Amino acid sequence: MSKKQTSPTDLDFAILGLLHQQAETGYGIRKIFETTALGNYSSSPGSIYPALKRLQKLNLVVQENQLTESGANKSRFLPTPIGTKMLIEWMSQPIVPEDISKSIEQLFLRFAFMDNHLSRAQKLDFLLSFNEQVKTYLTELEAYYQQEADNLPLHGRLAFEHGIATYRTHLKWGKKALVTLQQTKDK
Amino acid sequence: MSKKQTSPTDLDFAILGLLHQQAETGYGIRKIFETTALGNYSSSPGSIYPALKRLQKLNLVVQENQLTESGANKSRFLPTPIGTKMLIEWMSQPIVPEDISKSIEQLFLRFAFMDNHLSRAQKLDFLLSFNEQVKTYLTELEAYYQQEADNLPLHGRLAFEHGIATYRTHLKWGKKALVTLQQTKDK
DNA sequence: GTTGCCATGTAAACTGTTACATGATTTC
DNA sequence: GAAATCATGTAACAGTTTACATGGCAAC
Repeated sequence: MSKKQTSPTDLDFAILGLLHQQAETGYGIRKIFETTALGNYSSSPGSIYPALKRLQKLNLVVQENQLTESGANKSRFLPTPIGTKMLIEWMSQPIVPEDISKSIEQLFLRFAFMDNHLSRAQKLDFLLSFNEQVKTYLTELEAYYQQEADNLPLHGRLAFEHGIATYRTHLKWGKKALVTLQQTKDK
Repeated sequence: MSKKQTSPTDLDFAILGLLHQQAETGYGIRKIFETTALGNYSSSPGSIYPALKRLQKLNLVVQENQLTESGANKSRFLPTPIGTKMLIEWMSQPIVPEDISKSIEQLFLRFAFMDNHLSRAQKLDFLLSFNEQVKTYLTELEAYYQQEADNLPLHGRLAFEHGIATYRTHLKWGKKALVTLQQTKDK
């Protein structure tokens, strides 16, 4: 009855999401994180293999056993129904203000995996909430800037301006993505 | 003769940089990381206090002893000459491609602290190199996008577009910052 | 006089990094 | 047949998170 496991990490969800698009070996996952920009996530064996073990222990993925005649290793990982449920739950979480200020990258990761697993309405809701909350945060940032810009040293001010520009880009992207989804035929 | 310490972490440098602008208590540093956007860095006591201990052990900061009559605690941390030298070294490192793709936030942190510690030429060099390398990386991203966009699911494609938009913003900022610095009178 | 914030720390658990290690398969 | 790459893992270590713990001071 001991419930010991903490909830999966971002890396775990990144792997789980990838496996929903395409079954992969551990090595295959490593290569994806190494080569594609998608994710500042680590591709080292010391992070990937332990992550896969965690996912297996939680019954979120299984290893297909496809033994090559000569010895060895080619077995890929597949999501389980529980894994799919978990991924959907993770993507469906409401966006909270701290997501915007502290872990916005996670939101893009969640968005990237939504394709086949959430309804059109859920996807639109996600973007609506995203845009609203980015706008709120941006307004705060800009107000703070107006107040403090004169007191900041030049480089501090420029770095701050970069932060503002980045959030403006997030919002601009969110609006464009929303329009794109709205124009997409339902189903 | 045992040389055991690894080099300071990003958090260590963030703290060291802050202390060059203003002496602070541990608590003060925590509040800065909590409240200001500057940094996705952790503000938990379990990260800040050990970081300050590391910095002290390396002789990069010292604690002023300013005892309040009644008991206790108000002592702030100050950078040492060695700390200043270390900060300057860290800011002066050449930018490598992996900085752009994997840890670009660190570059903005380095930039934010340059004000009083690097020469005008060094600052300009930093931005020139930044812009050049962001441009190179952006070109790669765009080429990859052209090739792969049609194969990507809609959400994956939109997420990718976000990545490209973000790097375009980095470059635009870099160009503007360069112009700003160039227009600034040299001392 | 009690609530809340200032202020500092520690301990356990967990993640990730770095480096090492092994062997199979493919390519030249 | 040698070199590169596929493929999987482990061990030591360092850093962060979360939770706990303590006490002073300020405000109401």
